Amino acid sequence: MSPSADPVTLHNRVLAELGPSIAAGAYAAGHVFTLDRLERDYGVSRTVAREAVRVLESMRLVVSRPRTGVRVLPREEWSVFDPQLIRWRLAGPDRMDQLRSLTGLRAAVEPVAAAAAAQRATAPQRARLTDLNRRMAAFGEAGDLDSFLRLDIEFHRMILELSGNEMFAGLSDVVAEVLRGRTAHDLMPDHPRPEALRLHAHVASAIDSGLPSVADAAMRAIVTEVVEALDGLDAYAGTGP
Amino acid sequence: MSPSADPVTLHNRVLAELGPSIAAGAYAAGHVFTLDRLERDYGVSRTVAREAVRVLESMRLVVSRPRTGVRVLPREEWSVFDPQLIRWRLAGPDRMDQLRSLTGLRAAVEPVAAAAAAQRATAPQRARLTDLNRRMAAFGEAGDLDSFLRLDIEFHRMILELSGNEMFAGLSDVVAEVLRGRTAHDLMPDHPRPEALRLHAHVASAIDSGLPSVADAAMRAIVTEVVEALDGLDAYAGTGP
DNA sequence: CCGACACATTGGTCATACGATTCAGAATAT
DNA sequence: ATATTCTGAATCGTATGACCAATGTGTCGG
Repeated sequence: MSPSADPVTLHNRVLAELGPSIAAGAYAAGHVFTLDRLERDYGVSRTVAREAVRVLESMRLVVSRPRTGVRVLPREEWSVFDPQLIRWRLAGPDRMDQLRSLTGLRAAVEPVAAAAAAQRATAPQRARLTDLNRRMAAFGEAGDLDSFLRLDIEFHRMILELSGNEMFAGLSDVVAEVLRGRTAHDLMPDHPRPEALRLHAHVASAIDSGLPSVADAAMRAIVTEVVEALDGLDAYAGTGP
Repeated sequence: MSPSADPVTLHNRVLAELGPSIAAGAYAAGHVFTLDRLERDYGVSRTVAREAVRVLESMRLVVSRPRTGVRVLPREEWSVFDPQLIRWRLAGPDRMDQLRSLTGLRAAVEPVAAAAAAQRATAPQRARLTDLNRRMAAFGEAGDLDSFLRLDIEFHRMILELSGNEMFAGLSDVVAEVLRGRTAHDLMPDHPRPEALRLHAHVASAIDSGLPSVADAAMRAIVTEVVEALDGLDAYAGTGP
């Protein structure tokens, strides 16, 4: 389905095991690996171990220094916008914190993006968005969560891209991970809430009509609802005192 | 000065040449390198060439496939939030587009972060921010642009961190790059504009007083001013028709 | 004209060796 | 006893050469 899936190479395999462990906090900041250790643990050659480490280093999960080894960096150093790292963390124990942070980001960006889209979208783009919304609603009402998710992702992606801001567009993978993460980890009801469907329709309609402030408000309502849903879960499975 | 500067290794050297070229668009999407070619061009071994490619691949600038080679990906695929990629692009010909996108992102995020900071900051944090602002203003009035820049970066970083949202905090390096980029590429006046200094003081004061909506508005004014400054430069060196 | 098969090209992986760096601890001088 | 210098081990950094696996290309036969 994905246009360019990562090839299943050995270093990707190592990365797929080592990355999530570190992201999950299995090794405290300051913990040190040696390459030799990684070679033996994963049964790979120095070449492969080094390439995996090199990628982890580029996301600032670790630093590699002679005589010291490969040291795990504190969380604050991590490149938290790396989609791969986000995926790893959403699969791990910080899932809820991660979702909360990401939702805060969405709340800041998506309304602005929707407003920009309402100003810039061309006629065929508006039509496509409207149609997308219509099909999305149909799947939502039918309770086909998988198809709904697929179109929901596409809906948000399209708006972020229509904003004309490359950085906003660059968040579409992040938003997709969040939406996917919510469904994959059973944080979604059986049917999307009707209120949410209506709000999505409002966004599509506002963009179609070229009303930036309405698009902003409707999108803001969507993400606000998500924030509240997360807080609700918190009260339910509270980690607090 | 930097707590953990990247070591000057051979693969970092290759990366520092190859990365900016690709980021600058010197190779069209679809252009193909071979590892052999890279080895000869940079006079390095396969090991080193591969590691550089692996990092470029992790930022989705290229994909590497057997029998094909290392193919440059279209811009839309790039991990535009990677601080290293941002630095490369700010040094290249897309500088203005890049600054515009990044400023749009700042405009969406920083006001929200300032509001959150006004709600959450502890007393000593508020004091430190106020002091930071005072010293910043002094350097600004004295026309010491380097010191001003350093504190300006720290000011914005502190607010993003005080927001309590990890993703916002993760943007502090990006914002730092933007601020540094503006100064390094002569997009700043000799003295910071007094209006800008006043607005920064308002932000600090609003956070100190625990007034989220005031902090939001003042920060919004700061970034709005930056947006307008950029548009002004556009009119000046217009690329349009 | 079309399809099947052999071949050449290219990245992926491995094993090994040596160099460069740096931290630790011993040896030495004060 | 303390400070300083030096020696050495540990570890990453880099290079080399070889082989494997996958895949596009071109040829040959129908």
